[in-house]
Amino acid sequence: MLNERSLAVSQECADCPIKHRAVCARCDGDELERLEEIKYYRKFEAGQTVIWSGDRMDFVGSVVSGIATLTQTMEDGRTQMVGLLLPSDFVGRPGRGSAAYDVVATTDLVMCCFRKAPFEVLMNKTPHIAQRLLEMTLDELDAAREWMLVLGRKTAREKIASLLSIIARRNATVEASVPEGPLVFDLPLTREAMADYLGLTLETVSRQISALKRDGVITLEGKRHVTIPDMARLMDEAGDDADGGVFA
Amino acid sequence: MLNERSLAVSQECADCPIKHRAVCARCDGDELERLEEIKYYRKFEAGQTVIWSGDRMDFVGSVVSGIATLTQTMEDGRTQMVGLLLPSDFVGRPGRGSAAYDVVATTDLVMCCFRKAPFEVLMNKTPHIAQRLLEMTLDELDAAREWMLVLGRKTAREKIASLLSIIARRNATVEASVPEGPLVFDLPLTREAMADYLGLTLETVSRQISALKRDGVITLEGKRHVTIPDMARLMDEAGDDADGGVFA
DNA sequence: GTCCCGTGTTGATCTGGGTCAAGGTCGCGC
DNA sequence: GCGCGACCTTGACCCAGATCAACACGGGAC
Repeated sequence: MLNERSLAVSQECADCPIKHRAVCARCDGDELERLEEIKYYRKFEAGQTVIWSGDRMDFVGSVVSGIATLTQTMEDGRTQMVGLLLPSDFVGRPGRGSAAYDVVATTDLVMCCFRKAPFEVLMNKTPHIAQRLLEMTLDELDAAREWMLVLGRKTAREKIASLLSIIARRNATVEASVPEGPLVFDLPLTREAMADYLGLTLETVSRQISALKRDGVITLEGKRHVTIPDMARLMDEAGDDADGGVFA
Repeated sequence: MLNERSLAVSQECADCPIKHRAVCARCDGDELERLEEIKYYRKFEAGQTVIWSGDRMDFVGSVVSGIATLTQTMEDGRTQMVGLLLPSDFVGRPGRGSAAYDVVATTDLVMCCFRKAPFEVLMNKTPHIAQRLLEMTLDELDAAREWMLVLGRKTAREKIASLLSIIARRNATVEASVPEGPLVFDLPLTREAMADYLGLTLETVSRQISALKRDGVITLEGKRHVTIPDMARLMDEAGDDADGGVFA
């Protein structure tokens, strides 16, 4: 998740990202057909839990539209988000029996799923599927480690800027199609969810967003609609160098 | 790294963990021989840098003996350790050209390496290598996400307890071979390195270790030799439930 | 309409861990 | 032996962010 590398969903198979991302590029028609046979869609409403940590997980799949979060919770209720699933991101643990995190839809969500057992059979017979999954998993590992730096060493303001910068890169439409122009997007998360991602409290998130607004780093319409007039400025606030670490 | 799953190095191929971990179990003699051909060893002294972030990385491999760290550094010098490489852990990014992190030996270190290009050729021809690497990468992803919870939501004391608990699980010898008995090991990291792993300062690390000692959770001989009289107590201090999250 | 309730903002105060500073211990080179 | 540098500990003080609390906004049910 959260990588340029896993961004593109090509027009011709936008309805089924996994087909494109894991397979298309290197699969022949026969393999695609077999994938097609075990494919199905699942829909969730905003707030619905896709799967609980520890539950048997008998599918893998990827997000077609909407947003989901991966979270871990301690017994006393402290929670940490460990991943954000945006369209085209993959969920699933080939070779594992059960989910390791809670997966929750934060908006209405459509996923393209494959039943796990036949998917694994197919994977074992089709080397480029395993290779593609390895690439995707390495991307996620990079993103997770990048996030460890955010959690361990950045200030609250830098954390917020880092999160906005990641969401902007994945979600934004460029205003008036001007490259380098202002980026505009809607925040897909509540202040509380942002706090859980960043290891902060929701009050601190709110205060820091207000501060970034006051300082002209971002503009807000309502509580969710964000404009970033100067992406380089935002990335500077995030403490990234201008090419943005793993996202370069 | 840091997973039970990647623990075992069998006696018969202790000289070459990758052979065992990535391949042995499912490879035939022919495949093993081809791996053997592209295998070589590298030695590093304590403090030496194995590779700098961004450098071309033309090998993959695994740690035979000694300890190395993966770290990320911001331009202003703040650093975050994102991984700890213990014997049998794998390093390398099949499909990637350059290192994403600084890799530094913190003790004398021996690695068993494979040249990347021929390794990838072999991987493409040998499905179970790619599958094994996928499993290992998923383990690392789990460990990285577990660590996000530590960094984002745990207190300094819990962080220290979490780190001790992980090192104990990987490194400890059981005192007098009594199962459930006290665990004994040497800390392979300076206080500063621990701080970098935990997102703390070295002073806080020192204070919290003193506090755990004062409270009888650990015993220290000198500055590095640790005894854990009651592992369950330590894990309780770490905020893990008794079976220890992803390490269960 | 109005009564909720989920969401977000802002203020006042507290505190865990950072920062700065002073020593202590040990091992190594000479 | 002595001096030096790497590593560690402890104390005093400070501040970023947590906590507690009050209130504002807006949309849906009725």
